[in-house]
This record gives sequence, structure tokens and C-alpha cells, in this order.
Amino acid sequence: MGELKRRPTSVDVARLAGVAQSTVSYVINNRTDGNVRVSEETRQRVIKAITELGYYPSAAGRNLRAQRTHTIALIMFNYTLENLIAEPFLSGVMSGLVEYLSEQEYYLLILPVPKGTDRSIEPFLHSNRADGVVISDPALSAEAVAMLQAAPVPVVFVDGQVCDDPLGFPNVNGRGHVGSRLMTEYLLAKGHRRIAHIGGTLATPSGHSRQAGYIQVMQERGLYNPALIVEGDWFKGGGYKAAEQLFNLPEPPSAIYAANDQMAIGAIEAAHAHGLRVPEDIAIAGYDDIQVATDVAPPLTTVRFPFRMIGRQAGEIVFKLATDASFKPASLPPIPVEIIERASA
Amino acid sequence: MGELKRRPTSVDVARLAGVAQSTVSYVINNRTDGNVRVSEETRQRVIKAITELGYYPSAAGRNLRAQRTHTIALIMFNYTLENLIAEPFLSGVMSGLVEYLSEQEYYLLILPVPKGTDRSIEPFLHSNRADGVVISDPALSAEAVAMLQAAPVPVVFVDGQVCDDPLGFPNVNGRGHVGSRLMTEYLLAKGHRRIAHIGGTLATPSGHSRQAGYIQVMQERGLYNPALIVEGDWFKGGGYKAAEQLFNLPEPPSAIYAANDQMAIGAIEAAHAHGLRVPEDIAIAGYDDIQVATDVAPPLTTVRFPFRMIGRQAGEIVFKLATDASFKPASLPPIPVEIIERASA
DNA sequence: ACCATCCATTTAATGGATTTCCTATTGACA
DNA sequence: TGTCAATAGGAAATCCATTAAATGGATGGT
Repeated sequence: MGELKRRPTSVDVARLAGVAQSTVSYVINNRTDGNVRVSEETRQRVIKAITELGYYPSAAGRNLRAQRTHTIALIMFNYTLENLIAEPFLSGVMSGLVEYLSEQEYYLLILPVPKGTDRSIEPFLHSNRADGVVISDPALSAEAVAMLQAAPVPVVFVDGQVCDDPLGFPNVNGRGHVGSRLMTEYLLAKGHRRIAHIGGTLATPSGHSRQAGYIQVMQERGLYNPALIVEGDWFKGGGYKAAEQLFNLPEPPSAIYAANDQMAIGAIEAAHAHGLRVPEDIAIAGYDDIQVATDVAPPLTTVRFPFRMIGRQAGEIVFKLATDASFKPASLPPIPVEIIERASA
Repeated sequence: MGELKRRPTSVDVARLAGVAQSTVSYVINNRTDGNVRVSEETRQRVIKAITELGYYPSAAGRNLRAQRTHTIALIMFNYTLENLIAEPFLSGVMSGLVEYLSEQEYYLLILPVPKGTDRSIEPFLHSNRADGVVISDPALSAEAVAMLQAAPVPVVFVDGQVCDDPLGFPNVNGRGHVGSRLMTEYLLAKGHRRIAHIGGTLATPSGHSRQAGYIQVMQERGLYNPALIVEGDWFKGGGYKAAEQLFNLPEPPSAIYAANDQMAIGAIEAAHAHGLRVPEDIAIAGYDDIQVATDVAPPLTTVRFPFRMIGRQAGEIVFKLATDASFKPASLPPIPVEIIERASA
């Protein structure tokens, strides 16, 4: 009888329950603040009407009126679509983000900005489609930074810059500098003196900070030697080539510390190809602790780079900035850094 | 002077340009249909006002009025948060989805429904926060199916069921049955007769269809032998154990076809542990063609399971269902299936 | 000269919920 | 009996854009 062909709205619920539309709103939002009160009897009538009609509040109506979307966007700049999400860093960050946000009843929106795209994120930032954004970007352009600084919503970086807050944005990074120091000191403690480093590209924040930590420790000990640093490309092939180069030095190193696990695995292969045993003839260590680090032979000694935790913390910061005006990002604890000892070093 | 403290709206633009609000709308949407027309001069005035004010249309206002959100949701059921996105299937599907949708100026929203969560997706489905949903679920419950059938938006599955359309939902699957047939026939063509199968769990659609394809071919050739089928768990450890079991048979197989690469890699390790050479003593093949399949020794012969393409096609179907009432999902070409020949078989 | 079109734009209704500001009732107390 | 505060809920404004329908001037045909 009372059948509606359209989707029921709060007006329909109000009519059926014999109350005002505002009362329906108070009930579904459980509001009791200020001078707003709903008697238990009225509440029950409204709830009955809601279930009877199969009413669910419209997200669009809510978003418009409340000026809040319950959505955070992850903007992935400059990634090639090939490796878009399969890349362990990004997929780990996403897992952590989505995990934290769903606990807060927030949603995650994915916005890719592939390399070479001239599509600007400016309209997105100003369209208020998201209450905040998380930026993952290996190499952000100056225009992009300017856009982000003008954004009307909070912006948080993941592994965005070398230092902690250079652009005025909160930044959750893996503290590669600290991890690199730890690993270099660990290898020194194992008795190594000629420790080589295979760097990532210096264009990326991680490559930069990881290399800096290594150099700093080596300099402190008076062991620094630029000939022992080779720049790689973050991939296995680059690690392989860089290791070959190191093995062919007049005085080859006794340990190789690669700026990520992929390159370390490449270095292990190169060592085997050269008839070197790992770790007996050459110690090899990596960074990241990706899944396959446990699967290679020998299992890789590495620094844990807790992708998911970084995602969680970025989510926490952006969520709190978006919902609590008094929140200060600096109040969160730093990401822990630790060495994972396995057989390769 | 004309400074506003609030975000400018189309009304502000209209006022500044000296036109009606609707004209602004027509300009930003480039409308020329029906009896709607805007002269070039007026258009320029409006555009000038837009840039002058720094106006960007509000997504919330649009969504409400147009009853369209330009958003598709990916609902991931029953995943544990540990492996949430790192799992290659899901991350590949996501990449493809996000790629296709961003080409259509649509956004992807991520909604996890972790195992053991009693949070229902019903409010989400009815809140019209997304114009369509893609479901990824290894084992969907009957209640969840009922909710999805009552959803007011199109629903598409990825690798959802054994057959093509059992629940009335479009389903983009990897056609494991076809791939399994191909691989079994390939091994037969190589001269193998005792071909064993390490299955995934039969509870999952892929496990079921891949095993079925293998059994079918073996029966056709009169070579079917249940003793040569061992159920695994999709992981490396399960593949290792299953392979050991097969090696200890009175008449061990000459080839092992595992239902995914992880288990195949476990089987290779088990073979090496038993002093068997691959492929000389035992041929081993997998399914999926994941990244590491090229990295193991020997590189794995496998069936390509094109994750990204599945994501793309799911995106295409759900997008077209959401935007074009006359679209028929069956009109799309099937996902291609092919064998990747490497050294392990 | 008159009606019919076409053109360019405006007016006003609409989508669905939130929130501010009121009003009406009841009870307590002097 | 009159006043004040507390309680429960209603009326209406608001968020911002889209779109159907109306308007009024210019043009064309007969």
C-alpha cells in the first residue's frame, strides 16, 4: 500500500513516523548535544519507520550539508601503471591506510597520476571530494607542491622528503637515515671495514637518506671511500651490475650494503656468478624486508621498513587533521627502525 | 575588494559574470544539447569569472543533484589485513581497475570487509556512495549474496565463481578451467604420462576450476588417477609438503602441475631437497605467472593469469553498466589465456 | 502584418540531509 | 496565580549544482 517507487528519504520516514524531518536526523545521528533531545518513545517510532521503509541515509545529501565526505584520497604521483600497486611499498602503505581509515569509518579513494600525465590534481583538491589527501611521490614537481600548498584540505606525505618537514607538510617517512646508520654500524660490529654501498637513485628521498646514513657512519670511523659507492636503480638488475663493478675493484669490499632488498638480491646473484659464497666470502645486506627477502638463499639480512605502519600513521595524521582542529602531528611516536638478522651477513 | 572568505560557488561566479547560475553550469559542463546554448561571448565572460574567483565545482553538490558519484567501490571480502593488498591477485586487479576507471574520470573507493568483521555492507550499498561495486571474495556467504542481489547499483565479481554467471552477477574470471586444460595438454605433449596435480583449496573458485580442467583432460586421455592429486593451501609450504608426498609414492610422477606458482616454487624446493633435478628428473609447472616466477631457479613454466586485465575488464563492465542502460556485459571479449614456457618443464 | 521558429538566457524546482532558531508544553517554586 | 527553566520537538534555512520549463527578442515565411 504505502509502496514507494523511489528510494525512501528522511522525509518519507518522518511522514510515516509522524515526526519532523529534523527528528529523523537526530535519531540516526544519535544526537543529544545542545538542546537537542528525543524521547525514547519517539526514537522507537522513528526506528520502526526506518526499518519498515528500508531507509538508508544518502551519502550525497550528507556530504553536501555536513561539508564532510568521510573520505581520504591517496594520490599516487609519477608511478608507471605497470608497477602501480604491485610495488611493495605502495601496497603496504595502502593496506595500512585502508586498515586505519576503515576503523574510523572513513573510506579510501585512489587517485593515480601516472608519469607523463598532464592531468592536474588541482580540480580534485578543490572539489572537496575528500577530507584530506595522502601523497606518495618519488619526485614531486614544483607546480605540484604549489598546488598542494594551496589545497583546502590537509595534506600528508608518505616517505616524501629527506628531512621531517621541509615543505610544511607532515611527512611519515621510514627514517632511512637512522636505519642506514644502524645497518652500517651492524656490519662494522661484525668486523667488516671495507663496506660498499649500492645506492638507490638519489632523486628519491629514500635513496638520499639511506645513502647519507651510510656515508655519515663511514666518515665518523674514518673509513669513508667514495670508490665503494655505486649508484643502482632500485631493481635487481641494477644491483647485479653494481655488485659486479664492486667485485672487479682492485680491492673488493668484504661487505655490501644495498639500499633495498631487490638490489641486494641482485648482488647475491652476482656473487654466486662470481663464485663467491654469501656470507663467507662476501656479506650482503639490504633494506626494506620485503616478502621475498626470506625466500632467497641465503635469507637476507636487512632493515625493516614497516610499510603498513607508515600507512597507518599517515592515515592517523590526515584523519585527525581533518576531524580535530587542535591536533598536532608531532604528537605521534616515530616509526620504529630495526635490523632483521638473517644469514646473508 | 570582492574578496570572499568562503569557497566560491557557482552563484558567485554567476554574479561576477552577470549571468544566471544555470548559465555557469552550462558552461562548465559544455552543454549544447536540447535547447541549451551559450554564446561564445558569454562563455568567455563566465570562464573569466571562474578563473578570477578560483572556482571549482563542488563534488557534493554535483553528486546530490546528478545522483551520480563518479565513483566505483572495490569491496574486498574476507581478506585478512596482513595480506590485504600485497597479495598479487588483488593488487593486480586494483591496478587494472584504477587504470581503467581513471581513464573514464571515475574514482576507485576501497572498502575492506576483513574476515570476522560483522560490519555489514548493506548501508554502504544503499547509501549511493558509489555508482557500482566490484566484489573480490574468496568465499562469499549467503547473506552477503542476498545483500548484493538487493543492491541498487550494478555489481561485478572478479574471479567470483566457478562458472560464468551462476548468481546472476557478471563475473570476470581467469578461466582457470581453460588454462588448466592447456597446461595439462602441454605437459602431455612433452611426453609426460604420470602428471600429478597439487590443488589449491577447493573452497575457492580458482582452486575448483583449475583442478577440474586438469581432471577433465586426464580423463579424456584415460590417464586419470586420483592418487596423483594432492590438495595444497596456495602457499609455498603447502606445495613443499604436497610434493614430498608425491615423491614418496610407489610410482612417483614425472611432472607436477601446481594450481599456483607459490606452490610450484615450494615443489621445486622439495625436489631439490630430494636430490631431484628440475626439469630433468621432474617437470614442474605453476599457474598465475607472478613476478617471482621468473626469479626462481629454474624459471617457472606457468599459465599467465592476467590480473591487471581482469581488473580492467571488471572496471569496464561495472562502469558501462552504471552509465549506459543498454550495455550487455556479454559483449566483451574473453580474457586471453596462455602458457608461458620457461625452463622448469 | 501576423504567426512560427530559433536563439540565448533566465527562473525556479529539485536532490537529501543537517542545523539553527523557535514554539509549545510541563513542572517547580514563590 | 504568575514566572522561570527545562524538555521535546517543529519550521525553515542551508549546503551547491543540475535541469526542465519559461521568457523575450530576433528572424523568416507567407
